[in-house]
Amino acid sequence: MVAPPGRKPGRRPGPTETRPAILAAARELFAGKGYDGASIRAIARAAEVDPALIHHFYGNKEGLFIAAMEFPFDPTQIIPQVLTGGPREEIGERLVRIFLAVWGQGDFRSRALAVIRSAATSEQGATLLREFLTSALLGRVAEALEVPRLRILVGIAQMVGVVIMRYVLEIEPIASASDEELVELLAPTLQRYLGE
Amino acid sequence: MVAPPGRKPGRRPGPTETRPAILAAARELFAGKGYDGASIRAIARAAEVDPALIHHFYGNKEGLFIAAMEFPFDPTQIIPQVLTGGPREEIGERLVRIFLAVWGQGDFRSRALAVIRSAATSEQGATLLREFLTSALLGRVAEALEVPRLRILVGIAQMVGVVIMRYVLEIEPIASASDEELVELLAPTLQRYLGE
DNA sequence: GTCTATATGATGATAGAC
DNA sequence: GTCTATCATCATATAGAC
Repeated sequence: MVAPPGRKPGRRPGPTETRPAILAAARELFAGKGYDGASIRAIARAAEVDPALIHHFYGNKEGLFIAAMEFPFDPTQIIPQVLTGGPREEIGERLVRIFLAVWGQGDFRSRALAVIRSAATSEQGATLLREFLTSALLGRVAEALEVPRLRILVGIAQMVGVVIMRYVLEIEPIASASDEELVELLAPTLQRYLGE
Repeated sequence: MVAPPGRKPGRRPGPTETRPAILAAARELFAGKGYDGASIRAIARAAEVDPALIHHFYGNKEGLFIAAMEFPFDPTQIIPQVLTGGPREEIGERLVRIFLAVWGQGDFRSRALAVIRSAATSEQGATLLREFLTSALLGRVAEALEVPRLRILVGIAQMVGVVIMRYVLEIEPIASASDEELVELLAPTLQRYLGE
């Protein structure tokens, strides 16, 4: 910062780009360190913005988190696609393929990672993830597929485990395995859990 | 604290029980909130001990964490038990059974949960878990069983996922499923990954 | 061994000037 | 919209009295 009299207060010219900048920085830091680990000040620093602005826009830290976590697409649309997008004998493969494709999108991945990291250390984070998995996922799948909930959960556990090994711990060779390799290994497992 | 003159400094009578009390409280809080989330003060409060004592005994927070995490048994003994404790066609079942039995022990579970929770939000926590999984587990198994590392990792992912659903998120019905139910579902999966 | 007192710094949040 | 200043709270860690 070498601007002689310091940056002046007051609205800056041009279209407002500071909100998206804040959200992007928030997603990155929440994804990397979880809810507690990412401080408002650090987020403000990353977005090159004053910390007070974040309070001004989003009220408090939780408001910021919620705004930053908003899903980039509707999860109620992608689930039927898996369940009824083809023959039942291929549901395992279809599920693994779509799952990996969704996680391949950076905007989804950063949000989901933030939720997972937060779930590990804060009770409200755990509740958020638990309710998503049970209501949005387990509930819907159990309703559409006549399969015991325990089988579905074990299948979800397999995919959650893969995500953690791949994106949280970044263990090789699973971190840089191709989607195709993973489909080959995982599809039969999911098929066994969810096929009739 | 109503003791009229306040509790006096100086060594208390009787055998020293404050170290184990500190370690027990540390394990409980680390397991519940991870490394960052569990403060030395909170641990001291839970152990009914002065925070300065913890520094006196263990130097700093990391020293306390290491002391509290020390494994209650030798992991290099249990792995051969799984690998060579019976016929290869039953390795999946053997693995799931022993895995669930170990996690059933509270002293193991609290330590392992603390490591998992810490891995989600701190880089050194992630390194700790990563090195355990790769060196102590993946390495040994890959050496003894002629199976591609990716297959082993996908199997580890399945079990890690189950633990997270069961003990971190506590989702029903997997949280209160019997070991036997889980063996029935998981053993064939692990057998497929690790069987020859 | 046990405790008090304190150094030092980060955090979330608010009030108010420009 | 943007910023400074500040409050209250919490953290880890240390020095030293008893």
